[in-house]
Amino acid sequence: MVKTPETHSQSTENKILEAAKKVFILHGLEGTSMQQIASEAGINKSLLHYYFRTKEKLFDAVFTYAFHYIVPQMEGILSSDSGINDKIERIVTEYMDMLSENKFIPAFILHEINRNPDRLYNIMQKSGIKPEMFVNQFVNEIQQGNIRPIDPRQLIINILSMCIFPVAARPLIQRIFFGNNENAYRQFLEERKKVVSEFIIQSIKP
Amino acid sequence: MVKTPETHSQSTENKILEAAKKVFILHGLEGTSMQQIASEAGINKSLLHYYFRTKEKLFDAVFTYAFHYIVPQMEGILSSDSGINDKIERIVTEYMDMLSENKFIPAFILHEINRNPDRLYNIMQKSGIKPEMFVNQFVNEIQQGNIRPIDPRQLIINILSMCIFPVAARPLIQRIFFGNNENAYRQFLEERKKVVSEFIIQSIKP
DNA sequence: GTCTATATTGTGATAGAC
DNA sequence: GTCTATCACAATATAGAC
Repeated sequence: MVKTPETHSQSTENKILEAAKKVFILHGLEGTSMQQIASEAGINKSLLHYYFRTKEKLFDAVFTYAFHYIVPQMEGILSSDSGINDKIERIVTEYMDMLSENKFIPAFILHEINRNPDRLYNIMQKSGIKPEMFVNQFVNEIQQGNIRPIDPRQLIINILSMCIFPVAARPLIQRIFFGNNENAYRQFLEERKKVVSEFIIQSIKP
Repeated sequence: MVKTPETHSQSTENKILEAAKKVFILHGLEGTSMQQIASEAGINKSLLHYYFRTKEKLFDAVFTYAFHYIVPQMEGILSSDSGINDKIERIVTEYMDMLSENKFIPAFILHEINRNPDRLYNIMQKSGIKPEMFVNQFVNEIQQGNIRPIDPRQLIINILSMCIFPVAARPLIQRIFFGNNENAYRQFLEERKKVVSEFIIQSIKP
């Protein structure tokens, strides 16, 4: 994105990216101004255009970054040689931990993919996501009789749903069920890791 | 919102609201301009301010409307005297049908509650949502031994997650699993009503 | 590379004629 | 009630000095 010599400009480009992540993910593309990002980065507005020609291009960089958070890296775990129950538990635990640490990313991504699906098209071209990666692993488990027959896509979405939704809808759930108590909800999500694992495991028993 | 005589102005206020729903739910508060809404309604920009003083107030009306779509009306079903399995199936089916017909509302709400939780606070004050309504019904079922012991809040969120998420994340899932085929995804959601019901039922067996 | 200054367009909102 | 005209300001983006 920047020319080759770069005295200490790598640092500046990085400051911009970090600031842009922070602000874009909180307020979305349309809810964010270049001035906000510049202020957050402690630099001038014009510099943003110097490094990333347009607001749209800067946003693309942030979106790409955030996107990889909601497409989980299940493959390593699934292709290991543990039992299916252990695999489920590891996936759910690691995924929910990651989401909890980036709690604004789910709603951010969900909003932007509905607002502009074309951006999704472009980004998925580049990142070589192969749905078979996920699906085949579950097909194997079914063929070996480890889990009962089920559309693997439905199962995958069940898992993702129960991990992602409570983070994306946090402000609502936290208020309805926990009187807006931040810590109570954090603990609820902590317990939920076990709940979701058992829930999934129970539901796929042959 | 409008004075009492109103020649045929009721119709105008309604045209505005319908247009505002359409545009706000698609593009969000910040992604929508008053001009867009006026054009959609086929009227002048100033009229919007005449009926709803500010953009914020017009948005509040739309948000309130949309909000009632994602807080489901479980109570009638839960307090009926059917078996728990029938109740689950009815809730899931009716809720997913409603969401499918309003497929942009879930992501819209999820975005706006994260962007401005205070709005949620105000609206929930007015709409008398009592979490106990939902929770108590499940507590009853547990006490009668119809379902195994579980935190009712976790169970409720499991149900909501699996119904709402596949609608909110539709553009992403549709592209990954269905080559962006709209009809294929519609059918997938149709089958999913049965899948989710069975999934829940299986997981709560005592 | 980084800044200031500026161009240009679009925004929410109001005033006032009819 | 509905319109036109207009205000005050904020937005993205560029030009040009250093």
